Amino acid sequence: MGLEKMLDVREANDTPNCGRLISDATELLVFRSPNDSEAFRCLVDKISSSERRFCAGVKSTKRPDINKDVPANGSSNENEPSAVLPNESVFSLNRGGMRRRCLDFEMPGKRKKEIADDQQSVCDNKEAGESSSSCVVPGIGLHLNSVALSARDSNINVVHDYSISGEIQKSFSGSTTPIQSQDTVQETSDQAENEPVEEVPRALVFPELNSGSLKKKKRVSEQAGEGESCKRCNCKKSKCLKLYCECFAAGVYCIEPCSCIDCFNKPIHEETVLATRKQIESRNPLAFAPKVIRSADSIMEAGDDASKTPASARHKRGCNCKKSNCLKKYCECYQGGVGCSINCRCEGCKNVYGRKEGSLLVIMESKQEEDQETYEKRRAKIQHKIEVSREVEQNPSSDQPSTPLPPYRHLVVHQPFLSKNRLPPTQFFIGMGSSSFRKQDSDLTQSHNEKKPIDPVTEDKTEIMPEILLNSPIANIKAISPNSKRVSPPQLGSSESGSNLRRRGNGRKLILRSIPAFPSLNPNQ
DNA sequence: GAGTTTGAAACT
DNA sequence: CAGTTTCAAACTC
Repeated sequence: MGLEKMLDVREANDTPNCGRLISDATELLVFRSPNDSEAFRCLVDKISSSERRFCAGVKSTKRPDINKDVPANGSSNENEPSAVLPNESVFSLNRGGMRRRCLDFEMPGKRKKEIADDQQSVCDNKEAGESSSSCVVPGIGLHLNSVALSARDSNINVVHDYSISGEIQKSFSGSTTPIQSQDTVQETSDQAENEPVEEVPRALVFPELNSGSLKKKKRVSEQAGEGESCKRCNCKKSKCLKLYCECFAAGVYCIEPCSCIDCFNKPIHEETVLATRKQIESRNPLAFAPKVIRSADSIMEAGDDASKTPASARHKRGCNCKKSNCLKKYCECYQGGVGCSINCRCEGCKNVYGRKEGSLLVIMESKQEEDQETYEKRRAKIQHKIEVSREVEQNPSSDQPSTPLPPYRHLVVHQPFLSKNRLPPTQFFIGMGSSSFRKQDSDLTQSHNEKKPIDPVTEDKTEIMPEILLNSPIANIKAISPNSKRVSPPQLGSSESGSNLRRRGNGRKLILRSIPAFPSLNPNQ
């Protein structure tokens, strides 16, 4: 079933709330998108335009304003979390349309139990030596474990729709993640056209989560790393609805082995969970993004200083350790197995994975060795880009890159960190983030010593910002400094964004501006 | 297993 | 935005 069809169905089913619904769907995609940001980006674009087409004149309803602390404190009866949702009916209604097709959190109690058992089983299996990706899928977005599981449920076809788009398929082309061939996608698409959505294979829902790929599955599990694939929290006061809760923060529901008290992070409290997530994400859109960004390109995130010492990973925000010397798992960098960076505000850093010394990141030799290869590849790649850029520069008549690419091809080109212990972050924000553009500006204008509000998550992914994302509602999320306690979301709101937008159409500058990140690569420069 | 330490998250 | 409080994991004994 194609997107248009999907929207038609949605309209038919939810006409009275059509505008809101689709708008909500868009937001869902924004805030709850799983790994494949490309597909979601494309869909959002389509939905945005479809929204105008289908729902002209339909009054858009403001999203429910979730009371802060409502889930945690709003109800005296903690067993009735639904009562604390101020606008539950709307919320529920909105989600209903989406949920049916995408994220089927709501399910019969029996099914919930099955899922819980499933999770348990998966975790147990993992503990017994079997690997699985189903238990915990770190990353931004909704409770991916639920998604994966829900995908087995009948009603998910929205995501399937994403994957039938040729455009989306193209967008995958830059990914190192094995994906379905176009033929496969098309075939499945046709199949979906003729068969009930119940038949939608899970593989289509999230290729990354495709259980059919044992290899992948295993790798994902390995990526998850020790103790990461099966979160088990012990929350007592947060009701597992705050980022304190590891399960919640990881985007998974709590399961039986958790020792939490008054846990709301369960499928039965889906709406509370979602509301809370939204609230948190409204404050910090990247709150649920992986904290550790593994990418050779993260080399760029810390600016010129860091570029001198390539690293394969960075903590998104950097740590703030005072006493642990970044030598204990209190330190998020250490815990993530990555070195501290210029973004860290730690004191007395002795991180064995690479410590921060002033503005210079010192990488362990072993780490360096590992990164060297990647670095060399990057170097070659960048040099090639430089050459291409020069050609473009010398040929003003051509505003387009010499090698035309699909609209989003550049957006998710580096996923080498997939091979590490994380699934890719939802890169939806990458598109909206435009931090690369900002950075490219700031690279030229900001002091090297100054910590720059760069979001490593988005850092290396975007070379060309899709226009649609700049114009899309999701591009309006406010920026928060990464150097503050809160994570840096995309910074479109910055004063530079305007100029970035203007420059955006000119690919030349963008490409050229990415060059300084590797100042020492080319002796001729 | 209880108590302490730690730093992120949340709050003011 | 900085300071403070809350929280739960990590750690120690």
